[in-house]
Amino acid sequence: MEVGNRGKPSRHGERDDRRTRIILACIKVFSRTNYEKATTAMLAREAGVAEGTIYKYFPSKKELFLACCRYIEDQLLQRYRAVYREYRDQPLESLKRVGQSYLDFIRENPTMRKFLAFVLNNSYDEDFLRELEGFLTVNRMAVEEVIKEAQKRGELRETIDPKIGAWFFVGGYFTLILMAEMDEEAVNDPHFMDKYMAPMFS
Amino acid sequence: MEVGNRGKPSRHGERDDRRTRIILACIKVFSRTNYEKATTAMLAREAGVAEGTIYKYFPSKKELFLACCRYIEDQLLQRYRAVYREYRDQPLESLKRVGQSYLDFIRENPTMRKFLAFVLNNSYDEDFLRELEGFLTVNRMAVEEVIKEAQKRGELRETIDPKIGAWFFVGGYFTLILMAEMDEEAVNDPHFMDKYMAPMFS
DNA sequence: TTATAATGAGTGAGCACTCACTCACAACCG
DNA sequence: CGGTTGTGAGTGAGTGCTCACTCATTATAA
Repeated sequence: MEVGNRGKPSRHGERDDRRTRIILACIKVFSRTNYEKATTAMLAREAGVAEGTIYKYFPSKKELFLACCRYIEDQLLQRYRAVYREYRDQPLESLKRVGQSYLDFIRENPTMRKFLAFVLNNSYDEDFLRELEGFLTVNRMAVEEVIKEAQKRGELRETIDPKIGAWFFVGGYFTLILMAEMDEEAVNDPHFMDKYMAPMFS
Repeated sequence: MEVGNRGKPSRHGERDDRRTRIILACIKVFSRTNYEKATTAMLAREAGVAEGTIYKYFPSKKELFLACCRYIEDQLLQRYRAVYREYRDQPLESLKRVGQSYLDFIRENPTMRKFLAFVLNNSYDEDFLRELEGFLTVNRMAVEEVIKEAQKRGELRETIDPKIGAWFFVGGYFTLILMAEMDEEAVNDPHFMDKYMAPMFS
């Protein structure tokens, strides 16, 4: 129940902190069950607030869920952007690193992984689907550009169609989640990412 | 509402027919919405029977859903087995054909595709997850054997790890669904499957 | 007529969301 | 400084509705 406001009242950002705390708690709940089965009562309990409070921060359960999606997407996009920036002049390497970075993320955050797997599925709600499409498109376009660049520099076979290669790469995110869920051993092999990328790059 | 029994009462198999008709109708419904949102009332209406009747054929909504899963899995496995048999002595070609066969299936049956996409997601129900795992494992093992065989015959690079290659291949089913949903044009290209397989095989 | 199948109104549990109320605290006042 | 008042985040019992499943009744087949 969290007796509030030990320390200085930081006044500003106070509200945002709490919002984020609610989001993090709800990601846990959504990854344990699923959107429909996660009741607002459960969400509130995990966040340590009353049901009413949730509605002070989010207009509806759906919007709360989308806020959770966006939180994770932001985390991922930040990582990706950092990688692309660092390896700007080694396109092929940057792809491998992005893949590795994604794998690290889902291995280190099983909760987020379960949540993601869930998002990938619940695409039969219009709003959830839009969210997913947006995220995948951003990723695909970036990868497509990198593939073209890699081919221009002769680092990658010309037989690979950039657009389809990008789909392949991004669709692979789902494969990685499946593997992490169903075949942990394989994923923990330190050379896993090399082997995984072999069809594409070797 | 379907005024029943025009034609002879085939007496035997009559019951199975009706069961299958219910399954087919329910696949439609489940693919339009999702498991939770598909109400028993909707399922009954689409099947042209009363709610009570459904419970004469299936003990619960969940079992009905699993029956839908199994129906589609059977359809796919039948196709695959036929392909593997036909191309037994051309392992690499058989993989391409299986991929093509899957693609054809989801292109010809958008309903089943949506249903499948949904199954891939709702893996947070223990029973649904088991069903999915079973199906993927059967597929993966088959593909892994074929990859090994193809490598033995020198049709496929040795740099590809058979187990991971199989994961890649089977996980790709999901990518194909995503593409069919989000980028129909690409999928309709007559040379699509060649391009799609290029990373792996070329 | 009897046995079997089909029906759909009814039931009770569970859910998202609301709203009248509380109370810690800040701001102002004499 | 103590006292008064205003504020709004927080609360949780209550509300109206939806849904999976049942079962008494009706239709059909043998």
